[in-house]
Amino acid sequence: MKTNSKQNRFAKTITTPENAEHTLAATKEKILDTAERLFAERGLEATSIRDITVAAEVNLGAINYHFGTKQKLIEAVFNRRIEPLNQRRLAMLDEAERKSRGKPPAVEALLEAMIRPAVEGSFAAGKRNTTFMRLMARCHSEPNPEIEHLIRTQFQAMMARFAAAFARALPELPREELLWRLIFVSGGLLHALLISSKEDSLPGSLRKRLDADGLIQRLVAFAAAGIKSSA
Amino acid sequence: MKTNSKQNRFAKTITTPENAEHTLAATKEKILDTAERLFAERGLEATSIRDITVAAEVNLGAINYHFGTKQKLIEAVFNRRIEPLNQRRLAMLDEAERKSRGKPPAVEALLEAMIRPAVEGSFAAGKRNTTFMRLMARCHSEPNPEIEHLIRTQFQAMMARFAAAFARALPELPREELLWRLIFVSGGLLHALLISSKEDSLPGSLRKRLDADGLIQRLVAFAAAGIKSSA
DNA sequence: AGCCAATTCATACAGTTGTATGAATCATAC
DNA sequence: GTATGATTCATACAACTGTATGAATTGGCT
Repeated sequence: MKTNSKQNRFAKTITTPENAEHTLAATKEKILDTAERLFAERGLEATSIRDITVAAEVNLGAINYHFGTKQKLIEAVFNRRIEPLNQRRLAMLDEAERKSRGKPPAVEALLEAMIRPAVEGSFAAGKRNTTFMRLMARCHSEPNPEIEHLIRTQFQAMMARFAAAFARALPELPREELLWRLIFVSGGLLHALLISSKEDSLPGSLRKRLDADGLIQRLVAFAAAGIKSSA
Repeated sequence: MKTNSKQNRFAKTITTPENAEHTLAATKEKILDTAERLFAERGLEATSIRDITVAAEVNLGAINYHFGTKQKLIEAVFNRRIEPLNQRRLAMLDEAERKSRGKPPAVEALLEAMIRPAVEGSFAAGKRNTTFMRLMARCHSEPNPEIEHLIRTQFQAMMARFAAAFARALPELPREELLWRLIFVSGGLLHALLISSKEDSLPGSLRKRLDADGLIQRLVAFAAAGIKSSA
């Protein structure tokens, strides 16, 4: 046993040289990264705890040790991305309002604050980050009750602030109409990210030159026209 | 034997009065209905074959007998709804083009052909049909590879015809831009359906008076403004 | 060196999963 | 009524699921 485990460890150190910073929470992060990827690719229920531990090259017990249960791991995976995303959105909203000095910002600026952080999170270093895209897109349609509640709480708190900002920018638009239009915009954003994450579900002409800024520009322009249109 | 079966029939007729049309494939339909509901509520992987047979009050073996495997049942559930939906869309598209006699139909008419069949399938007899809503909304984000392929095939075939119609109505709009805008519209529709299916994720002011025609009108107006906006 | 808390590991367990099998029951035509 | 094909049923099975347990191992501290 002793020799066996020592041999295993040695082998690992050779094959995975990044173990230098093996100081703290290395396995925890490895689990989060791997779980995020597998959840995005195969779905929550279809991904077993063993799938994750094998892919992450950690022990089966590691998940229960670090997260307690599979459900807690799922929540950790989502929380790690959603909180920062929505905080960046609100930060951009704050900045837009600060820049416009008292006056309500342009609808386009508000939309960009909603959209840009999501799209940019989906393009890591210029290249598409399909994991993030799929995870975000699946956020809202996951049947998992705890996740649904988590998403709804986070999402509605952010959306309430945006709704107020839009209402100030478009005082003549009925509140009910505005809320529906924001739902349409959210859906358009999520679906665009999802579609972008699957190369081959894009119509041929869209496959080339798929960049973050292009998508943001298109969606902002489209949504601005829809939002500003008179009922 | 004859008397026996007649007695059984009679007993069944008493407890479940809709058994009048008990002529053929009664259990098959019961399985499809129940599976559709449970898949929509809990997701594909989270719903076991036993969950379905218990809820449908049929024998465990019934699914394997009538459908072969769980995967085949899943495909049957989706196919039963998607094909008729897309056929109605294309029929409305045909009618719009027929009515406009040579000229391209108004963008609003094209959008309504895309949107109305989906929304109306989601409102059975005036009331919300949350099962259908959730199933449709989950269509595009299901990780199941076979389902993904099924959806993509059906959806792209229909979308190609709509894209051509829109291109005729808006000849000055670049094709790439048009395709993206149609993706945005699809996303808005799907997300609106999903949101509508969860009562408590609707902002308070939207919960009342949620009707099919209202939603269609709002989405068509929003999408028409977005689609027609000059790049 | 030796101790301690943190982490990793192998293994076990009970419950659930999808599917298969063969007998029982059905409906129907003769 | 009996034969026949279609359907239903109870049961079995191997594989996989999430979780728990306790021993082994680690890295940092004095």
